[in-house]
Amino acid sequence: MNPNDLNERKLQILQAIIADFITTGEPVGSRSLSKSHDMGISPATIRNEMSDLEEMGYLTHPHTSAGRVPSDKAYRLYVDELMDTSQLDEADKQKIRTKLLESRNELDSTIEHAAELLSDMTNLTSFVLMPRKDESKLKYINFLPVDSNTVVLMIVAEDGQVMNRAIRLTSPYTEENLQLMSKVMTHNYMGKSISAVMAMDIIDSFTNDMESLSNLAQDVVPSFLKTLEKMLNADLVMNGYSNIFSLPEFSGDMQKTQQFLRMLEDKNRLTDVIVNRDKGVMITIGDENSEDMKDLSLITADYRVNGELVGRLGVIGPTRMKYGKVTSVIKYISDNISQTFELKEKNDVKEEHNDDGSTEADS
Amino acid sequence: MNPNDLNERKLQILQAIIADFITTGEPVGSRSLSKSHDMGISPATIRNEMSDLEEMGYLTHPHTSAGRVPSDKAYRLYVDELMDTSQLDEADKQKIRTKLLESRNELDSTIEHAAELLSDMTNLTSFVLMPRKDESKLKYINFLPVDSNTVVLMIVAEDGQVMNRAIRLTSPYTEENLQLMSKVMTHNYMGKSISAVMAMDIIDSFTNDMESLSNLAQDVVPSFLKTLEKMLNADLVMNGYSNIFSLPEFSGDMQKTQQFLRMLEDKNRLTDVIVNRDKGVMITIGDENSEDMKDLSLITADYRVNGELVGRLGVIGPTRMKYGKVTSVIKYISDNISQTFELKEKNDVKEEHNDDGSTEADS
DNA sequence: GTTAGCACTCAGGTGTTGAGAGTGCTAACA
DNA sequence: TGTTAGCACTCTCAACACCTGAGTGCTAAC
Repeated sequence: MNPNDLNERKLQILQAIIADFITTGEPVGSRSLSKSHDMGISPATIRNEMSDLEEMGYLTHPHTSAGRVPSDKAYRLYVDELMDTSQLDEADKQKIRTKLLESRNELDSTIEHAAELLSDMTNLTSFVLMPRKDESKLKYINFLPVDSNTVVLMIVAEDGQVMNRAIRLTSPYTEENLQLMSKVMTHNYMGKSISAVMAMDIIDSFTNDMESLSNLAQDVVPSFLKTLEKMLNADLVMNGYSNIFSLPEFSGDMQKTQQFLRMLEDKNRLTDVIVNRDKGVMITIGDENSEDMKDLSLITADYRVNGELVGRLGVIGPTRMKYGKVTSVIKYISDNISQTFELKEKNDVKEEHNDDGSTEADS
Repeated sequence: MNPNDLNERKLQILQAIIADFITTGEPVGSRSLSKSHDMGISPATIRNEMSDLEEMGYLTHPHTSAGRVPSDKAYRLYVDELMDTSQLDEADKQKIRTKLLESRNELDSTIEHAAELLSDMTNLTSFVLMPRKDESKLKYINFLPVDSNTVVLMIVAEDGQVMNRAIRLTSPYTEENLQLMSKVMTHNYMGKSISAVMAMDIIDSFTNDMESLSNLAQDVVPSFLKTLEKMLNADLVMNGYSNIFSLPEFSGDMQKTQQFLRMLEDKNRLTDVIVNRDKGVMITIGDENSEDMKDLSLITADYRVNGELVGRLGVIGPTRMKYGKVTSVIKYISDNISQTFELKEKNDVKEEHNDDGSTEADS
């Protein structure tokens, strides 16, 4: 368990096995190991050490006459103690910076580009999450006329999140009612958090107090609540799921491929898993994950905007992945996003602006 | 070529072969055919007919000693002349109606539900497209303050389409400038079509005429253009891509599966294909499609809102699919969407409302 | 025109075999 | 006592042969 159980040589051998296995995907034998990594000991000695390592749980054996394969425990040790996370060369860094700068003024496209970079550079499936926050407060609510029986509901939160939705009405509306509704709802919910508003008994408040609006409210409130709910739900974007076909562990095994893709298709489940991970860079390997991901690894990191935690991005792939490279890519990308959107602030704010929300109060 | 070339018996045999092959996926032999469909002729006779049909291009032979498989031409004939598109029983219809009614007031979720229904009931990959229209005209443009260096751009079109995007500014803004910008842009572009606005030289107009706004314009106009572009681009939603794993033609063939999924992952390409199809129910089979879909079939149909063409939905799968059933499902769903959003109008409009856009003119 | 009979074809499953890569054990060596 | 060479053994994998079943095409008889 404790890496101190392992003497220098065992560690060296383990590292060599992991490195070889990660690049080739083939079980590593004693002879080929002694050839590729010249460490001045014979295959027989390596075999003895391997046997010990297996007993300690760091290696496994697909079958008697196969080479050794690192266990999840070995990957854990590797990730914690052995791996090199500074594998990004200047060209890679340049590539990341360039692509992210392309869309520096728009958070949304920056995020999309980040996902693309991530799957391209790791050759794995990447995802990006824009978590919505319960605590984010409403700023204004607005209903816009579209045609005789359709309106658009628009909700803006203080943190800049905007959500809109077309609503079909069952009874006709008047322009005045619509404006009144916008005003009343903005007045009632401005400054309140999304979750707080969702907990209120909204329909009732209209039927009781505002006779004239109750018809409109019947149509509009359910959609309003659904829209709030959608604002709370994190939005998951995925990229490069067909990358798995280039991995030998999948390309031979239809069963596994199918399982992987079905897992990805259940977005709610996956979102849940990602949302509930620890902050910062987090790596979970094989059986550290839940049952349905037990031979996959997950690496995630957070990105910030204005120093505030806003989202999470990461990759998912087989336990055999280039942890060092992948981790450095993820780190570099997330830091870069965070920095881009932080630097600006420091440089740019020369003048404080008035932000009392008055723009919308008269609409 | 002409189905008149085929006598009654040939047609009957061809139909039987197609039916068998669609359900089993196995090449159909003369003996098994004569057993399953009792048509009072011996296998030998069937063989002769099959041989004729093959010569005419309706059947093919995977190899000498295999049964016959329908060609794309046969499917074409089947779809045009033989298939039964009234295969939906009341339970299925009920299921569709119920699910679509769940979200009757919101177009967006209705569409999502439609996609789910479609892939569930056909066991294929479904997609739904919300085409944006070049001709849709802008209604208002609004910039909303978020924090000291972020604003949200919101564009509303006359047809109810709303698009928003967070923009990071490189230089600070004032509340007044923001409001002015909203007013100016709304004034300039209101009533113009998206494509017309995109063709205009927007930045120039600011640097020349509006000195005070030129800084803000520098930051904001590129994002404005990108957002317009996004409004033009159709938004493709897909569902059930892992359904292909249950199909024998894929589950044995990794190559094919990979090709299929890679094709689906290229959304731009796929969107293009779908956008450019004919109106109404359209079925394209095998080599009637482009090279990369030459052993797939595509069925699409349009749905309307207020009698106006707004979107398209469909499925994609192997040429061996239950054309009758699938077509009826697609038809029923698209009709149902269209009807839901048409019926309402007829029932509900008792009062004409004022729609001069004045709500936003003073914001 | 239809059918029975028969020779022929071919994919796919099964069994066998040999090569190759690897292990574990033992005995010798430093 | 740790290291190594040697060797028997194991297991996968690819190649090969073989068989079976399903199917065809052809021919001759009905």
